[in-house]
Parts: sequence; C-alpha cells; structure tokens
Amino acid sequence: MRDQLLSRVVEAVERLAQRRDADPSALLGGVSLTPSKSPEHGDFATNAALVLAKPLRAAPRELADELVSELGDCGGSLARAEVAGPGFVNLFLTAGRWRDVLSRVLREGEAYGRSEGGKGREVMVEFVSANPTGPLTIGHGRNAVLGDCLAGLLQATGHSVTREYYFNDAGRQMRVLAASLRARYAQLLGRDEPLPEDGYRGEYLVEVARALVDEHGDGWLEADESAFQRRAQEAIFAGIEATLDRLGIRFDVYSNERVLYDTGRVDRCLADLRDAGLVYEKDGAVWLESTRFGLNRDRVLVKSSGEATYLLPDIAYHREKLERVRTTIDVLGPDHVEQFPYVRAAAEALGLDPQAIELVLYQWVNLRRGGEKVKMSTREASFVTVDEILDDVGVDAFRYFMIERRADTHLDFDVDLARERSDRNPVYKIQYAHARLCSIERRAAEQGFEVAGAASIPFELLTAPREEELIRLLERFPDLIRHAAKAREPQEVARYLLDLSSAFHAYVSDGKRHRVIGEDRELSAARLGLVGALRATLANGLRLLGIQAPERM
RNA sequence: GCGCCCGUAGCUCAGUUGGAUAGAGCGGCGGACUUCUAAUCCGCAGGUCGAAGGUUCGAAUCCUUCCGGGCGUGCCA
Repeated sequence: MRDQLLSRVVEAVERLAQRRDADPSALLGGVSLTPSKSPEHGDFATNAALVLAKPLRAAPRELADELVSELGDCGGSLARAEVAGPGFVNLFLTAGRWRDVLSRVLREGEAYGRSEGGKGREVMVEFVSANPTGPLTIGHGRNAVLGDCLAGLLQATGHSVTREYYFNDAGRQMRVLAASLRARYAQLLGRDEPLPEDGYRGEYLVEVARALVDEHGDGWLEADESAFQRRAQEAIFAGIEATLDRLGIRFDVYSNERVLYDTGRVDRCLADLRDAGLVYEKDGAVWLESTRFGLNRDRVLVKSSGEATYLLPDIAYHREKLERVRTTIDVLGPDHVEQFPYVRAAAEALGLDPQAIELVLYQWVNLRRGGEKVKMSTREASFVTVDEILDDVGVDAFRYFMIERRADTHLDFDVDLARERSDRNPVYKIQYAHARLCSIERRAAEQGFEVAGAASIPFELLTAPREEELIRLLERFPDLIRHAAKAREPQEVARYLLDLSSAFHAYVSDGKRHRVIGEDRELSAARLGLVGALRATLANGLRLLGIQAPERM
C-alpha cells in the first residue's frame, strides 16, 4: 500500500518539477512518505512540498496545494488529501482500502514481510570470529545474535547471504595456548610446570588436559607444540560450536588464517602493497604507510622477527572475501574497531571498493545480577560464558535481550529479569501474545468456524479504533523489515514485535467491545481473519529473530 | 594528549536516518479476573532530550566548543 502511494507521489512530484523546468531526479532525495502518528493527520504524510520549496523557489503551501490536485484520488485509493502545518500533505485512504493488507497477510502467510529488493546481491556477514582460545563469553554472545539476525534480515529482503566465521590459528596466541595446555597436562602428572606468564588460566584447559591424561597417560610429555595446539584448538572449537548450536546459529563457512598463508595470499598481499608503494622498512620491520590515507599512524605488517602481525592476514582475508561476495559486513566489538580503518584503507589501496567492507560495531555487555554489575575480565579468566547464561535464562530470552538494543549502545543484561517468567519480561509478553492468538483460533475451530478464503472475508466490518491500529501496524511490517535490513538495525524488529503484542493485548483485553468469537458470524469471521494475520506476522518476526513462537503457554 | 562510540522520565531504552504535541517498558500510586489465557489490560505521576552556540520553514537528530561515561591508541589477537 505504501509502495503504491509512494510511486504516485513520486510521479506527481516529477510532473510538478517538469512544469517548472527542474530536474526531478535531483529533487526526490529528501521526499518521504511516512505513516501518520495521529488519525487527524490521515494515514500517510509526505513532506514533498517542504523539501521542494527551496530548489523550486516556491512557497511550500502553494506547492502542497498543487501536489494535492496532481495526486487526485490515486486510482481510487485516496479519499482526500489535505495540506497541513507548514506544508505537509496528509493522505487519507478510502475507507476499507487499507484493510486490503489483511488479505495480503493471509495470502502470503509465512512469506509476509519478505521482499526481493536484495535479489542478486551476495552479502557475507562475518561474525563471532572468536579465536579458539576459550569458550564464548557474553560479548561474543551479543556478536553472535546480532550477526545471525542481520543475516536473517538480509535473507528476508532477498539477498544471498553467507554466514562466515574467521579465526586466527597461526600466530603467537595459539602458541601460548599450546604452551598453556602443555603446562596443565604436566601439572596433572605431578610436574612442577608453571603456566606461561601470559598463559590461559581458565578451568576449561584443565579439562582438556585431563582428557589427555585419561587417553594417553604420560605419553604426551614429549609431544611437540603443534600436537598440543591442535588438541586445544579442536577441543575448544567443539565447545564453541556446541554453544552456537544451542543458540540456533549455523555458519556456512569457517575460514582461517592458516589457509591464507598456505595459499600464498598473505605473501601476495604484501607484494601488492609493496608494488603500490605503500610499504617501507624501518627498525627491521615492514610498515604500512597508513598515514598516507589520513590515518593516525603507520602500522607494522611484518615484525622484525619475520612474523606477520594480525593486520596483514586480515587485509588478505578481506581481499579474498570480496572475490567471493559483493559486500561483506564485519560484526566487531569495540576492542577490534581500531584496526578496521587500516584494513579498509589497505583494501582501497589494492583497488577494492571500501564501501564493500562494512562495519557493524557493538558495545560491551554489562551483566547485572541482583541489581549489581558483574565484573568481567578475560585476562583474569573471570568471564561469564554464553553457556552459563543460557543455562540460566534459556535461548529465547538470551536472543531477545541481546537484540533488543541498538548495537552501538552499551547493553545492560539483567539476568534476573531475563529469567523471570513474568509481566516484567518483554520476551514473554510477545510469546504470550502469539499463544493467545493460537488459543483463539483453537477455540474457533472447536466451535465450528471455518477458515474462509481471504477474498471472501468481510474485513470492512473491522472499524473499531483498536482494529484500525492493529491493521496499520500490520501494514508497516514489510517496510520495517526492509528498513531494519538496510540500516543494519535488527533491534527495530524486536521493538516492533513488542509494539504489535501490546496493541493486541490491549485489543483482546477489551473483550466486551470486540470479542472475536461471538453471535455475529460475519463479524467473527472478519476478526478471525485479523487474528490469523496477527499470528502470522508475529510468528514471522519471531522466526526472523530466532525466537520460538509457542502455541501454548 | 589523540581517535571512535554514547549522554533522552527515578532505572533500562525507543524515536523509521531533519518533520507536526518527545514515546515505551520497568519501578511508584490507583483500578480491572462469572472474560476467546490476568505471563494481560486501564488510569495517574514523572522531561530545560548533558551544556552553550550555530545551520533553516522546522533540530533529540546535522556542525562547532565544552562537560561526563565507555573503548581504543602494542613489532598482542
């Protein structure tokens, strides 16, 4: 509905511009068509006259009047258009016209909300990407849910999406991990071998060591580092994958640093940067001259030891990604964000489109328990793992809370609230709405109501204010999905589902005024149609966020 | 010092990318279950949108400065 109207408005603006010998395409940028906030402002409003006033050198209200007559009745869907305020044009749909959305929702069912705008575009979402040095912690959890929901949104808007997990398995970090496991192993066998100074202190490595003792006794005391590394990496990765599985997250591709070395991509990347004249040597190290891109400082690509820093393979990796997909979206925490501009600048220097490398930044999660903030530190091994929280609050609440807020704001995760099965907990409010809708449908079926074809349902009977409100909300859904996908802001979906649930609860609580199943069969049929549309939309939104839509609670 | 992110109701946050009278949830107070699920709903109270300037028809939103918080600023990943 909005789409149809918008194209009418655009056409009208074009005619208006042509009459004044102006280039329409240059004027359309700021023109919007938004759902009105209050009924007196009609169903939709456009700011077109206000935006055009300056470039066309005309009074906004005059342009607005002209626009109104240009629009006419929009092929019968417009009852009237009014100029209001400084020059807004408020559009009032003909009675019943906007109820058409109900037929559409029922017809499309599970597909309602999906769109094809991204068709043919390959997008990679690279997320989690935690190195296999320990279990996933709460920060990774936010990253995981954010990335997964983003990927889902892009799929829902027609993009061809790859979920990818990249990890470093070639650097110093993994050697420290191997040494840490060796030390734990030796300790279990009664040897006095301390952990490396910057070793991994977590209990999980002791468990890996214990399994080694059980399997091989002291047979690994002389094993070399690579054996310990492989063992640690495999064990830890198995744990990470199990956690992701609990979260309902599946990756299409796991890629790693080592392969980039083995295939010569890292060397080639360095050679090409050198050919581009962006590299110099100093103090025995190889530097990227990133100040030439306006960045703060130059950075080391190859240490004086001859080993590459993490930056170089990262550049090679992004280059490789863009051979496979048109766009890549990196989901990164604040600890990684500093390096991002360097990767992007280097990619541009290598002839790649920097716009094709996008960043979704998220801020840290503060855990709150008993009203107190829980202190966390990876170095001290005093982190809280995703598994612990999942044991506590379950997957649905975890996913909802992680996606509820904008990514770039700090997130307060109140564990007590997430665990609560009460009216304070928004995720249950949404699920409860879905369960209630299902309950009404069950009751209707028991009483012999048959689900009529969408075309024959008398939706014109739905005239109560609360019904109008619900239908308007339903109408927004596809547009909302498109916007959330485009803006990379999945929290908009969570917010919407909460709004829709609240509106439904308010509707159904006023059962005296609009009981769904009643004496009037026609009215009941219309309301059941509304119920079906609400249920489908809630279910679609929840599915997009990876949250269950229970039929009973 | 420099860079990035953030400052909106007592608390946690929205605000469709510059639109009309700034909204939710929680917490507080007061109400509603012979009802298709009260895991819900209805009402009340609560704001100089961190501060000051600027841009324009119009600013919580954009620009500048300042204040406050987070993160980063390694030949660590």
